[in-house]
Amino acid sequence: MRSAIKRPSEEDSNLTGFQLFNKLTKEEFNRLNYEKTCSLYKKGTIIYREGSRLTGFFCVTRGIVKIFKTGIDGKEQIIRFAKKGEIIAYRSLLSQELACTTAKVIDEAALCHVPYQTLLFLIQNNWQFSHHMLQIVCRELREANDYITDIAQKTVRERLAEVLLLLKDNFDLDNQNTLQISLTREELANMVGTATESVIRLLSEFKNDKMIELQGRKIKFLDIPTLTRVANL
Amino acid sequence: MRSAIKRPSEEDSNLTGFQLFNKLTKEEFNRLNYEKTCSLYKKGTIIYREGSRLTGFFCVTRGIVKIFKTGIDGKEQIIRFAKKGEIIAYRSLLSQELACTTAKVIDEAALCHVPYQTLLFLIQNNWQFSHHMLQIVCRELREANDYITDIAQKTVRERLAEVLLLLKDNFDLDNQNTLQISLTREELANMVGTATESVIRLLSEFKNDKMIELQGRKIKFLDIPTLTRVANL
DNA sequence: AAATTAGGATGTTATGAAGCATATAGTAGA
DNA sequence: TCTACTATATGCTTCATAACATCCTAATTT
Repeated sequence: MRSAIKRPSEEDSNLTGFQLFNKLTKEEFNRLNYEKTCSLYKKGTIIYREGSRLTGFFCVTRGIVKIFKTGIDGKEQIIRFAKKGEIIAYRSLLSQELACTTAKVIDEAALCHVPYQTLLFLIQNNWQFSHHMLQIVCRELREANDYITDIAQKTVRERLAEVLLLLKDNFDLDNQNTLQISLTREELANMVGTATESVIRLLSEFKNDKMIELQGRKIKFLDIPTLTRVANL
Repeated sequence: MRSAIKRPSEEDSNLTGFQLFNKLTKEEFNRLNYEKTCSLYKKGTIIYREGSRLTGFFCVTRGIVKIFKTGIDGKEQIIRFAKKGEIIAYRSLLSQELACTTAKVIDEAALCHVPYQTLLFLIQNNWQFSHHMLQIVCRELREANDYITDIAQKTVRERLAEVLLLLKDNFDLDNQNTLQISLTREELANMVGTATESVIRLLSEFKNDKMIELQGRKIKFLDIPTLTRVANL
């Protein structure tokens, strides 16, 4: 399951960039570093599966991980993507439930596994850590609530435009305004909550309307104001 | 805005039933009780509004509060209901954001307001409180994620059946299997994310298929297994 | 009792989006 | 390079559901 490849680099093991940990004492941070385990995962690897019991959470230090739920007849619903600086699997761990999502690597990734015991130690010893963690979950909850409203009230067209803008804000653009995350049409459909064909059709429309430009999976933004208007934001 | 009526009873001010507080020391609990403020609110009262700055969170000791977001052209999306023993407004407070939902009383309610300072004091002094709070948010986040998947993948028919079962599990039934929460068809529609007419039609269908019985807003469950099958659970 | 209002019910129509079929283009493997 | 496979594209058809238009019912007010 956990097909680690090569050895993680120094940078892959470095957790100093995580705001979550920036209020830890030197001792706490050392303990965290001692107890964590870092590995590399190639594209397609499943980090954990829906229904499994988790032994800790993961800090993403490189690459992109797709978090999704499996719905009716295996259709994926993408909940979010996690990139460098973000943590995954903490929700199920904290609520002491089985994993309710699956995490799959979509861009060669490096992850540090932090055991449950370490998490508990930090919660018990550093209120600022708990507080920070609370803020992270609360923000994610707001995003989830926002998305429920969108998906319940907006058209597929509006939601697709919104998802594109969301990707733009969360992932880098190159100097040509091209999205640096590569998703299949199906994955876009699984974010928006629609059929693959609908995404293909609407992307073509957006292209015809000069809002975006398409080259395979590369999406280049041409007219963000119009796209924003289409998204009904 | 905060139209309090009468004086809250002894029971309305009693927070001992809240699991969230059951690991507090005697001193902490006393401080909580000293700093909280309880009031009664009649049906229709807005407790807080989307976009407002919150000064604390609320513990519901009686009645039912509807939490919703306002979407396109004022259409409500109901996020959840809070009843006795549950807390509201904590999400925005913890993430230090403006309220992203509105809370409205739908069944005469009693609420205790706990100031932000008190919340912060508890987080700083009692890790078990923080831990408990983390679990509450994490559970709500799972429910939100589940709902995103449902709303994205299920039909309106399936979702309505599911919502009815959800209400059954979260609110009392009388000895006749009748739901003790009274919602308008529009409110049901705003939970399911559909049009009021669709809810009316589907409820009639469910009635014809002998799954439920309707008398005004009262919903009586006749055949839960079938309803569960319809919900695709 | 008349008047007002909000909620509920129902028929009709319009349409967004899914589903299916098929064609083409990339991409990876042997 | 051939092969196989997966992803993308596009037309056509079907269907669930939204939107609109009334009409009805019950509760509340005057």
